[in-house]
Amino acid sequence: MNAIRSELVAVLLAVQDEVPLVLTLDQGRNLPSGPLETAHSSLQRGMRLWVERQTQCHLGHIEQLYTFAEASAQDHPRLIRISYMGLTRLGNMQADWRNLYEYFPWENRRDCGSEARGETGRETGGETGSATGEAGSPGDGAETRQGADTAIARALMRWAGKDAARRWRCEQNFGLAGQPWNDELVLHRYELLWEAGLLPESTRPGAWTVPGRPMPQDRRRILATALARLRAKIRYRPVVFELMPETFTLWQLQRTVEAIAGRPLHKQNFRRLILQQDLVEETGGFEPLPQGRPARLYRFRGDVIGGRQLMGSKLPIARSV
Amino acid sequence: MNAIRSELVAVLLAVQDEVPLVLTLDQGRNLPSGPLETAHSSLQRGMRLWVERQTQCHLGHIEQLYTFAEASAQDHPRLIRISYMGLTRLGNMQADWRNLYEYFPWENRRDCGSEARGETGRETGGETGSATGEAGSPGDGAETRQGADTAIARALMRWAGKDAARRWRCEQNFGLAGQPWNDELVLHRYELLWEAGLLPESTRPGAWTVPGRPMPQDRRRILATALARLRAKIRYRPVVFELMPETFTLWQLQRTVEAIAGRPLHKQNFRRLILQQDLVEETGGFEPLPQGRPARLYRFRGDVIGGRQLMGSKLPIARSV
DNA sequence: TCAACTTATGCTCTCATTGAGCATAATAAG
DNA sequence: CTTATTATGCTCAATGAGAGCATAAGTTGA
Repeated sequence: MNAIRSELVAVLLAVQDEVPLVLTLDQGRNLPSGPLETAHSSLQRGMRLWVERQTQCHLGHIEQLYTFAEASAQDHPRLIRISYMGLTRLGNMQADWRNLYEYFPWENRRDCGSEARGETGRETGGETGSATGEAGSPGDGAETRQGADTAIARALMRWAGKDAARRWRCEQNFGLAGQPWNDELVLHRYELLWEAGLLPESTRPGAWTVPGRPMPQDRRRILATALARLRAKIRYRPVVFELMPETFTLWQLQRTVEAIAGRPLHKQNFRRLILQQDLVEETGGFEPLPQGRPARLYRFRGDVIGGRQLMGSKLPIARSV
Repeated sequence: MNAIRSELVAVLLAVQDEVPLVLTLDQGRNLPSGPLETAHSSLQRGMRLWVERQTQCHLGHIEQLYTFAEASAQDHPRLIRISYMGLTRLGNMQADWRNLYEYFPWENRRDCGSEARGETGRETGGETGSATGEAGSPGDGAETRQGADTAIARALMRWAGKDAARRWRCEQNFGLAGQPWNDELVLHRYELLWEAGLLPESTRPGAWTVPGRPMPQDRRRILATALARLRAKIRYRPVVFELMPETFTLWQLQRTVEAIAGRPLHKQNFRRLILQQDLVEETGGFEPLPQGRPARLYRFRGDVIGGRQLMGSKLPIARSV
C-alpha cells in the first residue's frame, strides 16, 4: 500500500510596534513543524498542543490553511503537509520572531504617498501606475521600497512581453497601469513572481530576483497563504483583537490593522467604523502620549457579544485608489 | 511510529434546471472518495485523475476544502481525509446526482418573500418542493418549507433557552429576530444545528431532528463546507460559468446563481451587474421562449479576459431583507 | 501667563454602489 | 388588433465609504 507520513506546519503570527511578526526557525529559513501524533484527537488540537508546548505561546485564533502533498524526490514515503495559521500575543520573546515583510517587501505599502503628503493622515498615492514612466528615486534607486516596486514592475513587464493575458494578470495583481492595489492578492502575487522566475524558489530563476528573504521548499508559499488569509479574515471577523493587548487606543488598533493590511487607512473613517459597530467599549482610562491630546483606552467586547463567532465586524479596508 | 492512511473526498457539484446537484454514492448516503496514490504528483492532480476516470465527468474549477483527521474508534491506522470541491457540467447522467437541498432544506430560500412582495418577483412553483420529493406535498403545515423553518427556529430557541450568547448565535446565523439572512453561513448553521442536537448526526440527538437527509460520519459536514465555499466564491470569481452551457441567457445565468445562493435576486439589477463588468458577450443568437419576448444569448468571455484568475466579477448578491 | 504645536475626536460633503420599481420592447395567442 | 408574457432599459432613493475640515485636549517653550 501507500506508506504516508504527515506533518503539521505552523505559521504563528503576532504584531508588535506596528510590525507583523512570524515565528521562524533555523535563522529565519524555516517554520515550526511537527508530526501528527496518534494521541491527538483532531488536527486542530494536535496543532495547538505541540505549538503551545514547544513555543510557550498562547494561541488565539487558529485556522487551517492548506494541505500539500507534492511528490518530491526526497520524499519517500509520501509526505502530507497540513499548514495552519495561528495568532498570538507574542508571549515568548526568546523565539526567533521575524518581520513578515522581510519575506514579502512588496506587500508592505504603508509608506505609499506618505512623503507626498503633508497633512491630514496619509494618502494612498497611485504612483504604482507610473511604473513604466518611473523617474528613479533620488540617490539609491533600487534600494528604496519605491524603487524596488518599480523594479518588480519592470521585471514583470519584461516577462509578460507581448502576451496580453500575462500583462493583464500582472496589472491586476500588482496594481499596475492604473489598476487598484488589492492587498488580499498576496498568494496570487507570490505565485505570479514564482511563475515569472523572479524568486530564488522558482524552478528556473532568472538573473535578477525580487528582493526579499527566500525560504527552502514551499515554505514561503505557505507564509504567503497565511498572510492572504489573515488579510481576508480581518475584514469580516474581529481577529485583530487576538493580536491586541487587553486595552488599547483606537490608533494602536488602526496601526495593527495597517501592519497586517500593509497599507495606510483613513484615521477618522477607521474610528467611525469601529465605533459604530460596538466592537469595543471604553475602559474609562486614558493613554498619555508623548505629545498631543491623550487617547481614550478601549477594550474588545467579544466576550460580551458572542465570542469569536461574531459577524459584522468589517474593518474599513477596501480597494485603494 | 504513526501509521497513516489518506483519502481524497470529492464533492462534485452541478446545476441543472435550477437545481443544484451533488454526485453521491450508496443511495445518496456517501460521497465519492479514493486513496492518494503514489503516482499522483500532487493532491489536486490526483483528485482530478481519479474523479474523471471514475465518474466520466469533466471537472472545471477544483478547490481544496478542508483536511480532517478526527480520531474515531474504527480508524486504525489514523485516517487523514482531504476534501475537495469540483464543479462540472453534469456529463455523466448515469451517476447518482441528488438535489443538494435534500441535505439542507433550510438553505433553500428561493421562495422567501415572493408572496410577501407578490409582484416583481416570480413564484417558484413546485420545483423546489419536488426537489425533496416526498416532502413536496403542499398544504400540510409543518411540511412546508416555511413551516419547517419556523419549526427549526422554535427548536433552536428551545435549545438556547436563557443563554444570551446562544440566542445571539441562533439569531445571527438563521436570520431570526429581524437579523438578515446570510447565505454564506452554511457551515455555521450546520454546526449550530449539530451542537443543538437537532441533527441525526449529533452526538446526542434530541427527540426531534431537523428535516433533511443525513449522511454517515461527517460527510454532510463536508457537503456544507462545499456549499459555503461555493456561495462565497461565486461572489468574486466567475465560477458560475463553469456550471453553465456554452451559451445561455441572462435569465438562465441568474437562475443558476439563485440555485446556488439559495435565494431570489432582483432581475434588472442582476443584468446590470453582469453586463457592466463585460463578463459576457452577445452571441447574436436568441433563445425563443414558450411565451414572451425572446432572450438574447450570451457567452462567457473568460478566455478573452484572463482565464479563471479574473477578479472583479462580483455578482449582485448581498444581504437580503 | 500665553502661544505654538501635536494628536484625538467630531462632523460634513461627495461619490459610488446597490435595492427597488416603473416604463418600454418584442414576441405569441386569441 | 388586443392581451398576456417575458426581456430589456432607465430612474430614484438609501446606504456606505473616501476624503477633508473643524474642534478638543493635552504638551512644550517663551
